[in-house]
Amino acid sequence: MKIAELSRRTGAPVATLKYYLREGLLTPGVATAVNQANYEEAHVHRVKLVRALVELGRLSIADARRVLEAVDDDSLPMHEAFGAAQDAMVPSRERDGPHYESAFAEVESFVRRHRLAVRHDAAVRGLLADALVYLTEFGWGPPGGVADSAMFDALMPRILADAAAEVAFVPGDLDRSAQVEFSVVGTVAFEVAGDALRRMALEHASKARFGRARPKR
Amino acid sequence: MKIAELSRRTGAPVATLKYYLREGLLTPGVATAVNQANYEEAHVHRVKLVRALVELGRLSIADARRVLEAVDDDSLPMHEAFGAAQDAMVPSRERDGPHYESAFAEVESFVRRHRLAVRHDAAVRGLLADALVYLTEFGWGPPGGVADSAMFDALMPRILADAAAEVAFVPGDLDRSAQVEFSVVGTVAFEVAGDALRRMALEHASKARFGRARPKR
DNA sequence: TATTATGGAGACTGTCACTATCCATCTAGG
DNA sequence: CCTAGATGGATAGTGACAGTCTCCATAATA
Repeated sequence: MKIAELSRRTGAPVATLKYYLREGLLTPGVATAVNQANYEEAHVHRVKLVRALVELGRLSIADARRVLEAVDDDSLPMHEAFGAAQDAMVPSRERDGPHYESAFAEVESFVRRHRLAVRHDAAVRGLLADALVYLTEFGWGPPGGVADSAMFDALMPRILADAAAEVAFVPGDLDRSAQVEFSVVGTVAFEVAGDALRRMALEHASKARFGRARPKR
Repeated sequence: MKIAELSRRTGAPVATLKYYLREGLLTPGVATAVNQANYEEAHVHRVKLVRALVELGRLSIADARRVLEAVDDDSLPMHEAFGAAQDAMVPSRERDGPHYESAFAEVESFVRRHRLAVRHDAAVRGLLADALVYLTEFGWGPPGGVADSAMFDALMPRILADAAAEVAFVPGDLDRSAQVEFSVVGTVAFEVAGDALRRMALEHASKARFGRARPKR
């Protein structure tokens, strides 16, 4: 198919597709002439993946490219590729100062306590550290350390079970790159879904606790 | 305190504080002269809140302001303010087309099934719809509808319990605006924390399933 | 008194994710 | 065969965003 149809099929403007091509998010179509190229079904799929990462996952174009590189690099075994993709999905930010030092220590102790197979340099640790820094700052949880309390410990078995189910859902008969892609989409989409469910539950709970306040004055 | 100390205490550059002042995220200090104003502890706290929303919650300045308006508007009872703040925390995006139509229908059916007290126009519905659109697109879950399957139903009781616990944790002896603020920080921080824990669990599960692949070739 | 800092206003910057414009080909409809 | 319209490729431009920078008249401080 030509670029106009790729555009129609994906809903992305032609100019945007050209931008993705330039940025290396999309492999060029098979050139049939100096100004003609052929795009395949795989391109349609790839564009949708990019949209999922960028729109739903709110990744920057640069981070999305890192994810795609992990998807495409056949020299990486599945699990490594998954890790690389996960790292790319954590927004980079400065994390230093004493607050972060102790937050990272808390993260480490949490990981050990639960015997989690999480790389020592996994970017996701920074994400948890972010949350701990602010939770401590605002008085959520005991001053002794949020993650060292039972607060998160109680959640972990369920979270582990859910994650195992999610990983188990990845079809075993796909090739490696399709599996990575599947996992990546699952990660962002279930994250958004989980956040949404949680926020709905919060509204529900808020109504139960606070909804009966005097209507105005 | 003067602005330099406010800057020191919060870690935000003076220029940034002035920007927040201009944007109405920060109330002006009490002016003691044409070029002198006094900032209080409350300002320190407010700046930290802004940083939590913007850095941790990844809200735009405009959305953060909407949250703060809900925090500050004393005419709004607690629960309404919470709802307004929640709405402000959902990134706005176009959501139309047939995909979204059916996704919103799924959301509605989910809300009814669980008898959730979620406003009909709550922005969070759009967030769940986003996730459903992409999950359907990528083949996660049954074609009959992701949210109509048992997939999310099974999660909901636990999510509701966690949310109730979180809401219960908000101190009852704070004034309304402090309660709203507390809830808002809890929402973003626990969300990030939960996402981080989930991603760690995914890495753990990925290693369990895929980690034993042949090392290279 | 001589620095240094401040509040306030406006202009400016860098990044980002696109969009728009050109142009030398191609391709398809008549 | 001829021509209006599409295409790829490259370059330039756009608008939103979140700050930063510069001024300057005035205050505080050493």
